[in-house]
Amino acid sequence: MADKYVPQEIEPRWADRWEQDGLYRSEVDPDRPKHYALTMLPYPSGDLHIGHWYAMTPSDARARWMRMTGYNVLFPMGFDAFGLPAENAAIQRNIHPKIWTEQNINTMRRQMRTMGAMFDWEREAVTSEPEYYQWSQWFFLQFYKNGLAYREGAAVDFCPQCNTTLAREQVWGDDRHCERCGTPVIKKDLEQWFFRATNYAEELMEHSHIDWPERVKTMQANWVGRSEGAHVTFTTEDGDPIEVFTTRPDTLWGATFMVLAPEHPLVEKITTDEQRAAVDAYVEEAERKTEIDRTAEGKEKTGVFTGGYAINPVNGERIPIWIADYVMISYGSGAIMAVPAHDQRDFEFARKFGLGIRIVIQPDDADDLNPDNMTEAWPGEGIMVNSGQFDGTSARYSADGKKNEAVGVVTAWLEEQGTGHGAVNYRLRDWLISRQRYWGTPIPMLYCDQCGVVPVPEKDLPVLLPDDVDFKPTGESPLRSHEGFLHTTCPDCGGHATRETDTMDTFMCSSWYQLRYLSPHFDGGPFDPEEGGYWLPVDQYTGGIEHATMHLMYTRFFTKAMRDCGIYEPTKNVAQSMGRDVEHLFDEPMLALYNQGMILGEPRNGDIVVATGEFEGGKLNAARIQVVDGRDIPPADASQVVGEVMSRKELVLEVVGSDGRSYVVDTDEDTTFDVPGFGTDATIEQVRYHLDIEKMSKSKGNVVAPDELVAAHGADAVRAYLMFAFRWEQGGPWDSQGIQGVIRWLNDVWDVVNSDTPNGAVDPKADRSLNRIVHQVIDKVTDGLRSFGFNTAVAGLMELKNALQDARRDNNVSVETWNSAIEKLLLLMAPFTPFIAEELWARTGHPYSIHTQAWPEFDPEIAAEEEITLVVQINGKVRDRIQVPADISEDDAKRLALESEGAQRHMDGKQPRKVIFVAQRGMVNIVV
RNA sequence: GGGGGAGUGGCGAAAUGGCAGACGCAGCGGACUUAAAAUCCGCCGAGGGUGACCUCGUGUGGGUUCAAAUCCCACCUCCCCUACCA
Repeated sequence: MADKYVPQEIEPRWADRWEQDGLYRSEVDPDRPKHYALTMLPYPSGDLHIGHWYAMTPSDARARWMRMTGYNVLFPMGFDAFGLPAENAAIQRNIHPKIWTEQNINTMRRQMRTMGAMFDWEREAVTSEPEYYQWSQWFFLQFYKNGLAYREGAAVDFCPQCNTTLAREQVWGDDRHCERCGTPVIKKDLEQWFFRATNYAEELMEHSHIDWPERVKTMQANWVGRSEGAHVTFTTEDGDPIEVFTTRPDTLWGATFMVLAPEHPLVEKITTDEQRAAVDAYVEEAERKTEIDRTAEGKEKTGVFTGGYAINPVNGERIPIWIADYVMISYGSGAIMAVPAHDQRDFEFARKFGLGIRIVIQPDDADDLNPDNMTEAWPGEGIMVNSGQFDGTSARYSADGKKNEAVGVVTAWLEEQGTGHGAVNYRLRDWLISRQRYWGTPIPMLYCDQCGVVPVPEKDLPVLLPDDVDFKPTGESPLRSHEGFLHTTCPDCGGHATRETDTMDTFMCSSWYQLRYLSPHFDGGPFDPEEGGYWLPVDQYTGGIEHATMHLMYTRFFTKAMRDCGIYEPTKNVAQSMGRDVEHLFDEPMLALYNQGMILGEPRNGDIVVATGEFEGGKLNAARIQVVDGRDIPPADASQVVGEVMSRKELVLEVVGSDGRSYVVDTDEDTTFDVPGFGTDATIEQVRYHLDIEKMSKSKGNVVAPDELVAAHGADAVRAYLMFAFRWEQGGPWDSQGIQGVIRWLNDVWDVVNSDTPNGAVDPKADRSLNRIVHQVIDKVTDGLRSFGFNTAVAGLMELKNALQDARRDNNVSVETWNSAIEKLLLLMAPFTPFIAEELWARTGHPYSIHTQAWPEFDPEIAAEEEITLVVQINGKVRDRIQVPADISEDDAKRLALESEGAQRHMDGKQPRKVIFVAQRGMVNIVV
């Protein structure tokens, strides 16, 4: 037998060789079909996480497979390098964000090189480099020129922890917290830059040209939140118009009051002197409240009467105008007509403040509604009543449940009257891109004392981010106090101007990175059309689901905005000259998307401890802590706590006793720890605490470090384990023992490939059988790679290894069959475990490199079984199994089944009523 | 409140109308070893039977079908997204 499998020796050797030879350089080649495979670029947080491996290595395996099947594959990598953590590190540890980021990128780049991925590093893009961000600035200017970027004062979400505004998408959860740090956001009135994402609302809901998961498509469509209805104009008594949006114009006659958002501009004007104090107090209160407070009190309605009245345009009625925070300034027009009989929120408000309720839709089946005793609103269908000339109009839904007849009738009438019109409203907001932070792309705009807002001329790009700034935790961008950056001259009039000191949302950088990869050093534009015309768009994108309504929306918006600014025109010409169909070609950034799941922390039980000491209040001050065998738990005496360690915070343990109660156990430097394996010299560090299945995080101490795994088992084993152990789209908790399976597999492959070729008498049946398994596995692995079923693909490779071990042991196959099986095994393994495949490929005398070889052809004839097990069922239950030729005729199969011993035994002499033969499954079902 | 997804051995999982549990982890028995690790051979859903075999079994209850983990209806549990959205 040859030497042992030592991944630590072979992996760095091949990594160096591949790099020297430029094995993974991808270049435009119009004669070959292209495949642009892309996996979401990482933020350079400092260390490669097992989650990065989980996201990247299966994508890499699939890209490698595509390459072996004849595609010219581009699989690039880069870094999303702007962002808050760098700036926080600067403030806390006095290290410049640029240095911190560079160091982290260097570390991660080195770690990624051990991964064995086919990244083309010559196409790497780093978003914080001026040669990258000058183009982010350039895009901003194009959008500005085309009316897609604008500046506006608005009440925006502000994170007091990160000291910056956030986009609507970056505010999460019931308590409206910051996506990055979890702090609840507050509202601030600020002048901010926005992109007109709402221009693309319809197109962003539409996914007909892309193969994306239903889940993502649904989330995006819900996020856009299209609703159909009408805009109706009410007027104040002074004649000021108040426009409202409603999905139920058929209930207009039931409007008994109006509600404005506290921030609504008319509030000031309509408030009467008597009500002014109450209204001012309420508005102030609403401003101060964060959004959590607004929703915290069980959604109990609050509000104040303004003293003003509005005229309902459909019937001329005078109705009171209230303000309440259940009406949002950010949705619709920030004002509603309140129809308490038919809207639950309005109903609750009316009941609480004793406002009128009028039925205008009478349901068909239920009892007639009565405003005096109804307990909830009736939002359903029925017949219009109390609605003037519309009484008796049917307000029922069409067969598809989408259209309410009365809505159409009333809307048409409103249009005639000039008091309203049919309208579509979207929940989607424009994208707020200003961030009051230093470490980001400066927004290339100037404020001239004479000319006002002036864009930086393109020739002056990039607006460089200055290095020499002071990082103080003041909550203000250091750019604002950098005199050299702040003051400049106006390109139009030559007078004094100040620069915009806000920087861009980092999602702006990642909205177009797939383009920069094509030509990261190109200086004639954001990307080289010669490259774009060939490679674009991305054929297969992979990444986490968490970006469904953020990055994945932004990059789609960006692509459409670019298209409408004409930026793709040169690229389109190149594509056309290559004979590509350019219709819709640049409407979407990524044609197919697949979401992988997440690797969670490994669960474990905490140590069982006997803590002895003195109780002080509810806690125990421990003098001695002994870890004991969990199977033999001693009873606790009065000065002891006995139980499982649930958590540890510095020197304090939380222990759950056998009585189920939780105890606080305090320790100090005098406490003795007695841990088996460490003795009485142990420290609190050696006491293991309980871990549940949770997201990995440093603070929980359940993080798996890929570097250590690679050092111990090699990158191939880590790759193979991540692909084998989970369904990729699902993920799951890490299992530190499970990796043994793939380690054994790789060792076995090593041994079997390095073993002597068979030299015994050839059994033709065994010989055919091995060939058959080879082809069955080719099919299985190919199908697995195509459908992202990496786990079953690796299982197939293990089966082939098992078959080879059996053949080796039985020593009964031909040398040709054996060598061919080995060759196919290595080729099939190449995408999954590139190092060992390359090493064994070389050792078996094949030419370098296995990664440029053709993928094995599947031959269904060789894969076909010659003999099958015919399953005999009586009434659907298996009663016998018989060996028959695979090409058995239906008649023969039925006859043999009926004659089989098992069938005879269970038929009980009864006559079969029906006999069903399923050829593909090798099965006969006898119905008696 | 609205929308979406999932539930299969001790564990990760296969099987998308046709033999439930491929492949692997853990476990158990045996071989080798002074011993352990590694390795090799075997067992491994539950219950019954000496045994060939039999009964039950894919969250629960019903249905369709010769045949259901898979399709349909209702329910339970868990997860994710979203939310005073007018």
